[in-house]
Amino acid sequence: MKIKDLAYFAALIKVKNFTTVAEQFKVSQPTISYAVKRLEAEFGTKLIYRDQSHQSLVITQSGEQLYQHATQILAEIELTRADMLNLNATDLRFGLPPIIGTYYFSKLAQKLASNGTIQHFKTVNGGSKELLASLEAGELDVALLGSATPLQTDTVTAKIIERHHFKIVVAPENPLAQKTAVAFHDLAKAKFIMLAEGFVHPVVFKNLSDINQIKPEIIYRTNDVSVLKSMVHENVGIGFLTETSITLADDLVVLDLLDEPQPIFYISLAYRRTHLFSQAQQILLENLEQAAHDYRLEHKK
Amino acid sequence: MKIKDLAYFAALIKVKNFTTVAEQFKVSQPTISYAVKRLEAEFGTKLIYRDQSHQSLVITQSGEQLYQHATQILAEIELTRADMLNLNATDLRFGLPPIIGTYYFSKLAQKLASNGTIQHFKTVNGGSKELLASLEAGELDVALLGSATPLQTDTVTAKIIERHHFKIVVAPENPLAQKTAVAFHDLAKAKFIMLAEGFVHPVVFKNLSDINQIKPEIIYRTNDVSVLKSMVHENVGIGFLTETSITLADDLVVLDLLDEPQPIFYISLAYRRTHLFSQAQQILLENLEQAAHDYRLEHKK
DNA sequence: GGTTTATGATAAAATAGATTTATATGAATT
DNA sequence: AATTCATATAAATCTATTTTATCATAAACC
Repeated sequence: MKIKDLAYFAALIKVKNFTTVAEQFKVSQPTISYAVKRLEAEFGTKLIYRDQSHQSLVITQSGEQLYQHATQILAEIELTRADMLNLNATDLRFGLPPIIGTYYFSKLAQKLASNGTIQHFKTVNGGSKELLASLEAGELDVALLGSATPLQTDTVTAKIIERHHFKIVVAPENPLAQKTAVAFHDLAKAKFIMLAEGFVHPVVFKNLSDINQIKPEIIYRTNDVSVLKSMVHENVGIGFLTETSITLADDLVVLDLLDEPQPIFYISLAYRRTHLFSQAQQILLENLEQAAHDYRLEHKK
Repeated sequence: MKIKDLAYFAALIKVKNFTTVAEQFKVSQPTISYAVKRLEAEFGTKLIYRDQSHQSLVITQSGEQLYQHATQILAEIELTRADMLNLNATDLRFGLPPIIGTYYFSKLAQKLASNGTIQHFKTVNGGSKELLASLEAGELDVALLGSATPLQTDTVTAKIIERHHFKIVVAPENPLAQKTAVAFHDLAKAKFIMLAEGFVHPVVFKNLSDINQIKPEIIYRTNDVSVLKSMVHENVGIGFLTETSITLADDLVVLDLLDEPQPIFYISLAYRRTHLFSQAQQILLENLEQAAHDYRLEHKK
């Protein structure tokens, strides 16, 4: 069986017209007829027939089923070609969600700049879901993703490179600023400024709320960490952020969470299970991991 | 590109010997040489070479990558063949975990027996994980699976057909038997007989424990619901079961859980996303769903 | 109502592709 | 040095795919 026959067939199911498909593939019309015949012989069933009045094509159950699988196979072939080309790549197509980019990768980038590898990281920004889809489609080589639990899907796997704690941030004049740590259940009456849906933060926040059987009020949601911080700074409410997204310059008071087990913000390096990296890319990845390692050491102090 | 070339190649990577592969496929040895050449031309890279001393085959990075994808594609082709054959099937290969079989499906089976369709349900017993893998491999058409959250994976999807509540069961002489309902956090001191790992019950139990921040003692774990029941009946401990797995004949007292939101035991009909059913199978599924529907009505009273 | 047009099927010929047979090559083994 | 093992290559053969040319059928047009 030839891949090409599956491609002809899939196109035929889509456009339901032999002549058009033949033109698309720049072959003659009988080529398509014969391709269908071959597939029908191969699987021992009719795949399509023309209805009595000759007006349109009818796809049999078997035809539908073959179409499903043909689509999968053709996608895999495309992935193969993309991956094979990529094995000579000197750049790494690198997915990065905004917060991780701003508050974590930027720090590694300094180290990567010093050894001149940074220009080979071709960064693509996007939300986690979007980046996961790009990984699966072979449009990205790796992505740094944030999650509340370790990431695993059928096709994508991930290596955890950072575990960050969540913190409560408050304005210096907020009464809580006197403390250095709080238990989440003591925040039942607090008013929160929260990151928007799509971030891991509201998911973890919801989880903490459920476990503690409280429902703290969320008075505002934003997509932008700096908006959140400035609102917290104005003491409009208090914030729930990961340690790395807070810097000294923010002039905010940071409180630890006393809850055990502490919720963890995992930063993972995600990639497609079947994807291999070129030599150059492997070196880039080692550099990245080394930078992450150095960063971790510096922050242990 | 022919599928056969990919099959030759995958086999070659496995056995690393041209002659052996040729024998496996009952073709001559040069056929394998040429197949590799064709693939190398197609992808524009070397895939394998013999090392200097001619002793063994070395697989290039590209060869490894192609092997990964070839494996996927060949698996999909096998699935296709299996699915195509199955479209004329009059039987439904039906996965059933033991508890759902014993305490739920058996009741539907009575209805299915009355209209004579039951003999077309070819039941396969096994744990949820095992059944999920069989679904993905095309060895099963559908499976009834129990879960604490709705089921979704990349390749398998599921339709919820029942939502059952969890109950606490106690011996008639147990003090709790005076009540009709309990809140889980009041069971902090209780001793539980629990179903073993692999069942959904211990997962839900753990979850309830976490939310209520208590840690009730589990004094015994068993794989067998009837062992659990008889131990509860002997008042060795109390039990945590779904409503359907308890019958009047058990002579146990059943308490509702007061917790909100109530944990739910979902029973779902799971199947591979790309799998189509034969006419006969569709009718069997309708029968099954009708039986489930009737059962639900009878139990609403 | 006959003619034209659109859409596919089929036959036969042409072309392309895969496999085999026979033989060569090169290293390891005896 | 001769033999064996493992693979490559050339040429011939066989097989499969595609094309050209033509036919069939229903619909659209005049």
